[in-house]
Amino acid sequence: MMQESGPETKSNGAAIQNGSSSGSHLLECGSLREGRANGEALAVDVGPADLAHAQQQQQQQQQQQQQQQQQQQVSGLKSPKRNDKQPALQVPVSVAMMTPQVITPQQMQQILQQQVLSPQQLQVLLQQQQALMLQQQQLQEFYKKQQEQLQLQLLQQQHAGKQPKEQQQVATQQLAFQQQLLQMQQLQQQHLLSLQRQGLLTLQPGQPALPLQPLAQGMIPAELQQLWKEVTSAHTAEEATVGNHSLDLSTTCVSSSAPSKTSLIMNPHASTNGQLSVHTPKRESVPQEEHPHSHPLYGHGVCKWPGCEAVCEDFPSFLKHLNSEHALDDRSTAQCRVQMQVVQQLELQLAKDKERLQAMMTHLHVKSTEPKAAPQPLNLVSSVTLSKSASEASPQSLPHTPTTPTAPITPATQGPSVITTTSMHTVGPIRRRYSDKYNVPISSADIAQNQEFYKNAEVRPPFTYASLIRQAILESPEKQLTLNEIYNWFTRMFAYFRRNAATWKNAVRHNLSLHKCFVRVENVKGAVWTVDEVEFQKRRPQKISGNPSLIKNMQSGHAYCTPLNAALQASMAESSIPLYTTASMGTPTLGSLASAMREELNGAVEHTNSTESDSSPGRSPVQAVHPVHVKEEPLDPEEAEGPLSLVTTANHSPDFDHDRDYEDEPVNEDME
DNA sequence: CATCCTGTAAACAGAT
DNA sequence: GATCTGTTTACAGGAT
Repeated sequence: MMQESGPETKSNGAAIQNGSSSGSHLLECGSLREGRANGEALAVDVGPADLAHAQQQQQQQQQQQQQQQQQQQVSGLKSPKRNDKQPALQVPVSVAMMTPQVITPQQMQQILQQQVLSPQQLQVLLQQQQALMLQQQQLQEFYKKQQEQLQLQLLQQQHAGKQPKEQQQVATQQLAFQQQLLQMQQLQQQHLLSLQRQGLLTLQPGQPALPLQPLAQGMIPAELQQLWKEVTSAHTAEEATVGNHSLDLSTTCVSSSAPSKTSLIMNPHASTNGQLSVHTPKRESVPQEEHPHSHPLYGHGVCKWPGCEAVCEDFPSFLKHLNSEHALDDRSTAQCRVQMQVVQQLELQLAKDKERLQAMMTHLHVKSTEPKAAPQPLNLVSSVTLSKSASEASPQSLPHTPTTPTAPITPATQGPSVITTTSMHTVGPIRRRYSDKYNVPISSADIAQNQEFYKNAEVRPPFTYASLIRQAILESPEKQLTLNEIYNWFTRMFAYFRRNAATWKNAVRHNLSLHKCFVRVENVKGAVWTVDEVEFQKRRPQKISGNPSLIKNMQSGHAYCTPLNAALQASMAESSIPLYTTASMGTPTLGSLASAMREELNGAVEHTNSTESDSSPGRSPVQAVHPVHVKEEPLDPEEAEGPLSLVTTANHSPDFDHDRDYEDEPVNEDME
């Protein structure tokens, strides 16, 4: 006895202790935290969210400006936790990620929004700046060449002792170019000065030449020109075709009736420049709805043009507003460019974050998951609606997600898994207390959602034993399992439980005995364990203590929302990355994020709400339907599921028929 | 600070 | 006797 547990206790003691003492359930958090330790790491989770949030970000630009100083701090942030409770930092954080690379977008917007420059001024400025930059560049190149030539010639002369005339010529040439260069620089300075004098630029003491310098740094002249061309050509084209519509690169005002939004939108860019085509789809993904009045720039009765937020009661008025206020002028054009930059930056960031995620996954030994995860989202998933949101949301929002299909994070972004969860929900959420310090909600949905991840990653699942046991039992066709079957479920579903068998098995047994909700039923061939839902629900009353308002909100919200995968939540919590609860983001990920909170709170809410209803042990579809909702904007319609009904049946797909499998499957205890 | 929840360890008993 | 199953106790840590 002692021997058996001895070694295990040690290793597992270490492992678990880490987990339990610091957050008991999420071992991976440790690594995540570390990974995040360096300020930049914040980006990891934010990437996708940000991308999706591109538009929102725009709306929040003003806030950003106010917080720009904060941003700088954030970018160097060491302990993300701090921000945990600063919702205001949402955007800043994300912005901060890009700040170091190119400040231009923000600053440009700042400039724009501060109205420091009038459209005309801005245009002039930009053009001048571009011209200057171009010339300067050319000059510099030329200068370089000349220098090289000169050196070559000097060498030749030294060896061949040739005519000094040539040398002189070259020298004079060089001089001339140097002078030109100087002139150019002076010109630039003059330009700056003149701008200052004109009041076009307000150079603050702290930030010398801020407006222009970053501009130059952030945008390569060529890029600038291209962008400019793009913008101009884009709307000239639009003008030609749709005379009354204002410039809008990423959207088409006509979209209301236009069936092929994508083609409409993408064409101009595709033809002009690759850059644009890249970001277009993203923007596009936002307005997924086919509603006649859906417009990427219009939502919630507000014009979403960056920095606008004008209220438009209806779509027509919005169109009016769009045409009048955001007509094809310099300002709009500039804003467009800015938006492009923003999107580009976000995309860049996303790419980086994806890489990072990949690395993290690899580090956590998840690599094996990738191949299989995506292909087979588990049967539980197989049920219903997935396809719709899956097909719509995921492809668009994250076209290139080769990375982490299985990772907890990815599932959220991937259509199928997300949906899966949803369907799982039906089974009856297991939600347990929000576990430990990470506030990780526990639900069967979560478990299901991250199935693939936990199956392959040796990460301790953030669920309590009770939740897991319950899940295992509920997933079984008969809603009952033998102890051994439960064991098998554990080892099967969680790589983590392929180790330290003695420990967790003991825990399982302990839990089975301890909790009233687990009822032992004598059977012909022995005994099986069942779940008494009533009892199970009973034990969550005291759960939620905090933020009553939140709970309230949740109650008024939608049900069946995809729960966020626990790991992600954990990491989010860890990194203090605020949950982007706004459904407007439109990405499944975010939706799940929001629902994470929901789930969490569900415990309490649900108890009050639906305890009575699900009194029938065994299953309670009702539970799945608790109207819980986090402070969240309109949920994606897709997120709301139809009747979760078939829940149970859906789960029994061959793939997931654990009970059967267990029997022939030896417990993986030997692995130790 | 008390209490509850959870996880872990371990002792023990009965059944196989 | 070894192992499995199940119960119970104790303790620690975290959350409420």
